[in-house]
Amino acid sequence: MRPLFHPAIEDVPPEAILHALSDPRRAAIFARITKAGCVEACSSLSSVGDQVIPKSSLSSHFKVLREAGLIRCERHGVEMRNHSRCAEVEARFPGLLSAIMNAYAARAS
Amino acid sequence: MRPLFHPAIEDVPPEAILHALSDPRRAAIFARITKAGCVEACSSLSSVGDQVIPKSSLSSHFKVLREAGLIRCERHGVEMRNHSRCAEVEARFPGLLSAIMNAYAARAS
DNA sequence: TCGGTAGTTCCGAAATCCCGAACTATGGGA
DNA sequence: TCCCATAGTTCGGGATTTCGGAACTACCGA
Repeated sequence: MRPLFHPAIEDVPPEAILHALSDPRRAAIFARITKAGCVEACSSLSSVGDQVIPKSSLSSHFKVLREAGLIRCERHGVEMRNHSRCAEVEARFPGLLSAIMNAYAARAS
Repeated sequence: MRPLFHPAIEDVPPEAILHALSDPRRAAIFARITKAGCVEACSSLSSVGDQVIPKSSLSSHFKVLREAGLIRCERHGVEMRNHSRCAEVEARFPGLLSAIMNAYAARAS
């Protein structure tokens, strides 16, 4: 399989990031990847909270996050490893990601 | 005309704010209202940048911003005054709005 | 080579967005 | 009071986006 497309962080417009994280399930997926540093396999997070996500939907969520410059995906054998690009995003848009993730965390409580 | 519906800021979920501001035109409208403190009339910002926005679209953009708790709209005579609720949003989701507006400002440069 | 697991693509249904046209609301004359 | 002009909302339909099941591809181990 060809290497997946990842935009340079300078090419990512702010609206792409906001759009990607304006879906609570995508935001939850991103939070798990960021917290874990690296999540192996989509299937390991095939459910968010108590909600099951069909794998075709999951695949498109990963694509949105990837194209928004939020994660980097590499195939390792049969499974995928997803890394958060939060350091790059932080460098380009300081404070953005932490504010968004804090906002979601605030609602949860 | 009945007073418009404005949600309590505690009832606004973070995804509503992110969704509202994930459209660059809405973000630009919100930026102008926030900067000006109070913008009179939708028609005074019927164009964003060099882009003309039809008034039906403008009306729905205002509705989205209003229902996301970002602005407060009051009719004064025949025209509308729009106030930013950024202080309330800041109290609930600290740093969120400034990070988002900075992100858009960073792209513009 | 075969079988199983991991993800992607395809495609039709559902939801959402967009904007012109018609409508409603308000205030200012005459 | 009636009529007009201005400001904004609602309606309707076409275009775009999202969703998810089914079929497909990629990779590994046996």
